[in-house]
Amino acid sequence: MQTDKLTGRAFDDEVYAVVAQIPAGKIVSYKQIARLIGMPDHARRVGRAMASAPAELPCHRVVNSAGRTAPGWPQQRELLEKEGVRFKANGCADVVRFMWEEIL
DNA sequence: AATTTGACTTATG
DNA sequence: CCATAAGCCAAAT
Repeated sequence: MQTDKLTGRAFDDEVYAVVAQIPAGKIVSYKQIARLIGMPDHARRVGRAMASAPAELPCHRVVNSAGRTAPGWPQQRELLEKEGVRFKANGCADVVRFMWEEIL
């Protein structure tokens, strides 16, 4: 293994793999994904990956640390609610109950 | 190549 | 809830 350089396409590819495995009715933060792929400090990179992610990905299950939906995409909330995710009055998902925790 | 920008996070007010 | 600040890193300009 020459390097762990998950840079460029490799990083995004890992991100897509993780997002594809998020169980329905659950949410996960960018930082959490970054952590799962071994790069906890690249939360931003994850977001950028999503911005360019294929529509097949359940990217609607990816929210920020506060359970907030992505900017410019308010419909994300509707999609999550349809999967059983409850939202708080402040417009944030109830991360206390729906944040994904299958981290090994 | 340097600067700006961004689907981030945490903390503070 | 929104604004600002500082930390963080890579892609876009």
